[in-house]
Amino acid sequence: MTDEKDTRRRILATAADLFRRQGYSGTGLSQVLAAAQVPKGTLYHHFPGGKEQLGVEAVRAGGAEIRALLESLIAGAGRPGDALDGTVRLFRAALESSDYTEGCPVATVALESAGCDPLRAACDEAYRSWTDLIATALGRWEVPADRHDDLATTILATLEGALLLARVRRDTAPLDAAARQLRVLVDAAVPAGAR
Amino acid sequence: MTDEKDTRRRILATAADLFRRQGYSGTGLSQVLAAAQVPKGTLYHHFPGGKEQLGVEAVRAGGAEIRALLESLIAGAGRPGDALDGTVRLFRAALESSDYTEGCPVATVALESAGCDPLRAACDEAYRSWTDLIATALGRWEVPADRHDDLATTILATLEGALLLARVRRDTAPLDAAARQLRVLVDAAVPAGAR
DNA sequence: CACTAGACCGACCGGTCGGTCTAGTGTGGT
DNA sequence: ACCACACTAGACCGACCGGTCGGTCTAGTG
Repeated sequence: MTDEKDTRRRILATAADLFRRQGYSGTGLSQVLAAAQVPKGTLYHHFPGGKEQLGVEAVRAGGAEIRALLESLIAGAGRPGDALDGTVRLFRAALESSDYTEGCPVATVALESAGCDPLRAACDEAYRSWTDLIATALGRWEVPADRHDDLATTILATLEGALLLARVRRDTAPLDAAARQLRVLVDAAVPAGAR
Repeated sequence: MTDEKDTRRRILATAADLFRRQGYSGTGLSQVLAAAQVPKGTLYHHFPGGKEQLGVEAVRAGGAEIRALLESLIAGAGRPGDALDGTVRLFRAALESSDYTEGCPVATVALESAGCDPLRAACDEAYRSWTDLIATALGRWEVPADRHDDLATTILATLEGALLLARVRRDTAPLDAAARQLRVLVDAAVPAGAR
């Protein structure tokens, strides 16, 4: 009974983890199978679409995970800077505890997604949902409406870039530096009364 | 005489282009060879280190190319915003003319570089050189010294993230949005007298 | 107890991977 | 004329790729 849908879930979680760290092309199905302790045939029972379906669902799962994380951080934050700090703290912990292999669960796949449109679309969808979430939150914090989209996009872009730099450098310094400057930018956009 | 070192150069240029668009794992040596019109033996004559050497040199070449580009843009710019605009304009053109496959020549490889340290180190080196260049330029524009590193890192991170978002979205809007917000951030750091 | 549906299994497929090896080929030095 | 050598060339290798296949096992049903 524990294996009812557990096998499928385990395959997906393992694949998502490996894709996040090694990329889509860089991860073989046999590696996923070995790590999840699942034979080949079982994979194709649960994911008839093969590797591509696995990739799309892994990106969707990663997207949903981060979205939930952002939602709770935003809900619990009194000011934009608090939500920003919370986000950075979590990613910093992920980087450090994984020897700088776990960054954004979407970015690695995203940059390889040229030539496979379903994969690209899944990444796009994830990024859009995060951007929308951030833009809405900025509205709550009384940031002028004409800057919601620009600022939300910039916040996401800066964090994504900082995660990339931090991974390559094996140091969270770029993430911290970016967070400090983002805070300057965001605070300046919040009316003094709402700060 | 045209083929003196031309073959090697052609292999490297082809590989760099394919790595940039499809990633390291996603690009097979046979694809490089076919695109460069070069047989296999020739590749291993010029690159005895195999695919890894090709990857490292491709990243270095991409790093040098962008560094040269930044240098000339910075030298020709009166204010920080001008250099920023020039950079964004070039990347926007690259994205649009390549159907959104040509972004940063380092980023795609960088995110796959976990598990291959020479590759990771080459990416790190490229990013460091760009950051140093930007930080030095900020000094010329009289940005306070204690913000050089943070700002330079943030500018690079934001551009990298924006390029990623633009590729996935197949739209330059994220790049433009990020550029506008970066300009706000940078202009605010330049003393009014120097602006 | 016969039957069925679907989860699960792993041998096997053609193709491609990165990499090696040997056989030319053209050119410059002597 | 000769050789040495940098270079070109592609046949070839074992390993591994993503994917398919026929089949077993088990829980549920009439």
